[in-house]
Amino acid sequence: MNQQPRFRVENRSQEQPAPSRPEDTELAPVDEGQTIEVEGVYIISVAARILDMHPQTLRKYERLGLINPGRTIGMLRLYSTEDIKKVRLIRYLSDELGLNLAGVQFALAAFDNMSTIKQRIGSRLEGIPAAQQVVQEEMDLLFESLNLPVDG
Amino acid sequence: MNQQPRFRVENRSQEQPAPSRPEDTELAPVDEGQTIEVEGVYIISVAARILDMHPQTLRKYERLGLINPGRTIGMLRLYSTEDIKKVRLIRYLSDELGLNLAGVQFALAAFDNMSTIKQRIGSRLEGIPAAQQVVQEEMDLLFESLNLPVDG
DNA sequence: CTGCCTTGACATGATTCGTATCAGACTCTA
DNA sequence: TAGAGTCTGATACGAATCATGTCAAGGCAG
Repeated sequence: MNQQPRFRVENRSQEQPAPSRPEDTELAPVDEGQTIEVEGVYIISVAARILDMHPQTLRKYERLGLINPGRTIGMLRLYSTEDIKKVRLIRYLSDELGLNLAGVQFALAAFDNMSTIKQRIGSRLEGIPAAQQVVQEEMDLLFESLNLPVDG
Repeated sequence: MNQQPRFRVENRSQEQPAPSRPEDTELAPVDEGQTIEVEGVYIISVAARILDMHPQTLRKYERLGLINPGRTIGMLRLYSTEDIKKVRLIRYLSDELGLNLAGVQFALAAFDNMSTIKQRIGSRLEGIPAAQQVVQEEMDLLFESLNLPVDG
């Protein structure tokens, strides 16, 4: 089962959504000019089989901006394990909670914003560990309150 | 236009969703044993006309737990201006953002949880005004990021 | 070269939405 | 007290939307 092949992929290292500190990025360093080598990545047919979903569904999710898999030089979609997890979250919101895709979009954006704000608060409170602790606890509570599945 | 009549309504003062401090409630004080007098409240036909929506739609929203209007002793629904606002928010999420009602439910719950957490953090940081300020600012940012209509 | 991928368009069946009935009983105002 | 309006609960409707599936014509990868 060739499920972790190696591909020549697009270098999208400058596509980060504006992380204030560069040390946030934990991507492997560039090693070959325009391309980098990546592992643990699946083409759409394999990802669809793993998820037991139709490839068209994955393409539709991408068209709606719910996921953003990488691409090979030849434009083949490459799904990382993070992408797979995200699809599982989408499926949970859709199948279990009954949200439509607009709702999923809204929810994912809300999660993102919550994570961002949590980080921002944490860094702005760097000098006040006690306050950091409080915020950490309460924000974790907030995430729990959303009843997300065990494995995002 | 008799749109602000006076009714004998149920006394639901102990139905508050567990606000840790009683001074959070800004309801009028009880004045007549089992009932209280309330203003700015509309029966379903008036509320429906105000909102330009079908009464059955309002009943359906209530059945789904999206709104929870008060009741007269005789069980007539009474929509406060807060209820009206909430319906407008629901309509915005549904019509403008395209969420289905399950999504609306999820979003409303998320808002509630965010408000609760914000309050909890605020009260736990009472001794640290600087931290309170930071959290206040960032949580307000979080709410703004949800792109809610000007008048909730 | 063959198989899988791409984009784009279109079809499908199921579900959901808001609205609209109906019946019989109750409430509120005049 | 009479009459208009509301209550609950069920049922039904067309329109819209959903996720999914299928097709065609062309391009890449192995």
